[in-house]
Amino acid sequence: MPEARAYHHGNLRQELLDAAIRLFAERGRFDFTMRELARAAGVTHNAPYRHFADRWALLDAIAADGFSTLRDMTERAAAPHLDDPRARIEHIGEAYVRFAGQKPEHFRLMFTRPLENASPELTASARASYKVLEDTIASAQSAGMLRPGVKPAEATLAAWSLVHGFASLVVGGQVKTSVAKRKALVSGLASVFRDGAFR
Amino acid sequence: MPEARAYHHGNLRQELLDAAIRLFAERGRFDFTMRELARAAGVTHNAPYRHFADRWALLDAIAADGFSTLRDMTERAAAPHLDDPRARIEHIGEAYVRFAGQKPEHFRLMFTRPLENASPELTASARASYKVLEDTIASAQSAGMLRPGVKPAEATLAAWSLVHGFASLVVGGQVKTSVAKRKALVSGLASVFRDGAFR
DNA sequence: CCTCCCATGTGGCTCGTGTCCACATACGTA
DNA sequence: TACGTATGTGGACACGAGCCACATGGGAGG
Repeated sequence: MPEARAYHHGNLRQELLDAAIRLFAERGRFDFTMRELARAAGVTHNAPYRHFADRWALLDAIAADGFSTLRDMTERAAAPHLDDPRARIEHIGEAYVRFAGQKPEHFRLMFTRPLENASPELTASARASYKVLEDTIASAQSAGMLRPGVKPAEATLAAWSLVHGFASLVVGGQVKTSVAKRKALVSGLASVFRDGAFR
Repeated sequence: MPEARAYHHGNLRQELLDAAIRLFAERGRFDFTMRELARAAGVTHNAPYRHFADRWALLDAIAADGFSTLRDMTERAAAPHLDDPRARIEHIGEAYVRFAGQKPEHFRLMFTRPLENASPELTASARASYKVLEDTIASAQSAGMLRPGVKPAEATLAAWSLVHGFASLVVGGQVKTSVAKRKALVSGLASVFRDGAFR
């Protein structure tokens, strides 16, 4: 906490990102202005542009942070269960949903814009957390654990869709859940994924 | 197709909505201004405000249209299969994904903002297409088709998450698919949902 | 058919924002 | 210690949002 900053801020970039997320969380909308962020950080209206070309570049940076965090969380969740694909899947899903719950603003920014407009490294980072899932399914496949007729790519897509859909619905407010119950819900989803809903 | 309109436009509201969607589709971003829409419709900068309080109200109206269309499409898809829950589920999912593919701008607007900020009738409309799915699972349940231990609410949530997640990923560009292949993919997802991915 | 009302569209104003400019400051480096 | 560059400042200008009073004409009731 710097006392009365002199000329150079020192951490303006991060502070702008934080302010943007805070304002977004307060309003539920991305309708802040760059000048507003500048005032929040106590700098002149032009200072933010030294760090971000425009509003959209700032939003991209938030999304990039999000992808990086998501990847960390899913990898960390999967790591302790190297030899158990069933458990891996459940823990990855749980981490994915936990991320969405903890950083809903990041999550929304990450997936609300089409990826085509995004920078390459953002795209790459986005694919990374998908890969954790892909590898898990692949190892289940080679262990002969998949149901005959189910292709790995199909199963991966299903798992990703399932967990991403649930996370989206939670973040979007379509599904209302206490944080405490989410783990159990994800567990139920994982069970449907593995064994099906029909007899 | 009116020749050189005189004073009253006649269909300004709809034309503004269309223009907004068109601009969104062109740019991949909601960064148009109200004045821009006014110019596109050939009216003065203030005319749009007779129909929408602000930019966000206009976006809400697009979302509302989307929910109404989605509901129509899913209900229409489910109708011919009253007595076959397995088929119903697959057709509902296919309709959901088809909607997302045909009206990606609507889809994004519908689900990118938290529902809390939305009007009550928007929320109601949002729940309607969920209900089609819920009823289907319920009928499967009473026909004894669900796997023992799977609760209907759980299965409904799984189905919804699955299809919504897939649709989101397609719209977001995370999953790249030709329209032609989508039906087969949804069919694969439905099969995982019913019978599971693991043996 | 006439009249009046009110939904819809116009034109003008102020204020805030984005974007450009030249300039100021201080941090790292040699 | 001195220089170059990254970072922040301050001002100018054009444009959009949001408000105002006013204009127009479609439609309902007589």
